[in-house]
Amino acid sequence: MGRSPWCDENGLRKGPWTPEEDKKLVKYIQKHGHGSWIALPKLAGLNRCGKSCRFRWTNYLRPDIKRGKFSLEEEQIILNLHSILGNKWSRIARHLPGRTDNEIKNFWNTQLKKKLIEMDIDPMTHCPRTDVLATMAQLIPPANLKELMDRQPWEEEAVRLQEVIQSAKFQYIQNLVQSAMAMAGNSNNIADMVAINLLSSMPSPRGTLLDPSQLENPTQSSLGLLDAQPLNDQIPHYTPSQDLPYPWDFMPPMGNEINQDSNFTQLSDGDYTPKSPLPPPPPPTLGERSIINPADACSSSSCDGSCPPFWHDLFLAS
DNA sequence: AAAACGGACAACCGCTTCGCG
DNA sequence: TCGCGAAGCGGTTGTCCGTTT
Repeated sequence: MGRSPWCDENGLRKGPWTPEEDKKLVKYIQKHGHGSWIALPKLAGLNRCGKSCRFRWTNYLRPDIKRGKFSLEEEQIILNLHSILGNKWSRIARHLPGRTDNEIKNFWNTQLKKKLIEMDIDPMTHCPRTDVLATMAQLIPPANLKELMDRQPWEEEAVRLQEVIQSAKFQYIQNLVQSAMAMAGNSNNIADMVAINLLSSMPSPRGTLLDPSQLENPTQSSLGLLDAQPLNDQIPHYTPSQDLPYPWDFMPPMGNEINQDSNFTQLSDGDYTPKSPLPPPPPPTLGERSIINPADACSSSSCDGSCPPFWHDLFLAS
């Protein structure tokens, strides 16, 4: 690996920009606009590739760039949007005037992520981290693991293992829901929000997709939360031998495209900006986050981004 | 004082998406 | 509908600089 030399094979400059290059670029764009980035360097008299020019302009030279430390409010926005959108830096940046996707990405990677990890919060799911490996060890008897290891072919066993993991995750979510209910005590709202988000990220207990019209305006009843039976009784108890109706990473189509409820403001580009840190964001769409392998399953725990970032205020207060 | 280390950030690479002929 | 070029985007890396030993 390693960084490329400061000139590529065509003799184009790479690496840090000089003040002279900056001046040339700014002068040209102020006069002509950027037009085609590919053509720009030649027209502006720069020995750079168009990509490099675009990058320099959008992330550094643009006049509306806000530099300096991120405010608490900006942190809050990033946290909320990241819990909804995941690593969609450019989309997050659209909601932070003067900030670039690169800047936000760096801020996240160098500061926010670390903060979350220090607080035992999974930066990918925004959920409190738990020792999933330990959970797995309890759920998968050692004998079964050995059997899995001994068998061939590996492809088949990989599929089998995924089923085991799916089951483990399901049981783990059940525990989470129950914990949330217990923690919330009489405060059913919080428990319901947790439950709604967890349930909406799961396959329907009846093995059918939730009606999209219900998802657009999810209510407790539409999600089956007002039925007579207790919540935890509605969650099917899958075992590894049972057929799972859908792969675990399947999400009902209720990601960012749907107007979740009145607490989210639909923006022109289809994004949603929470009006307040609560309630929780909708789960990510399938394309934005999916669990493909056991390693992912571990790193993302069982929340799949559907947990409410109710800890955000706490986090920012710390 | 100097070397080692680590954090922050600028910049690049390569994949994906979009728009147009 | 398809192919191609341009632009967008996210992940990764290199360098600078402050801090620690």
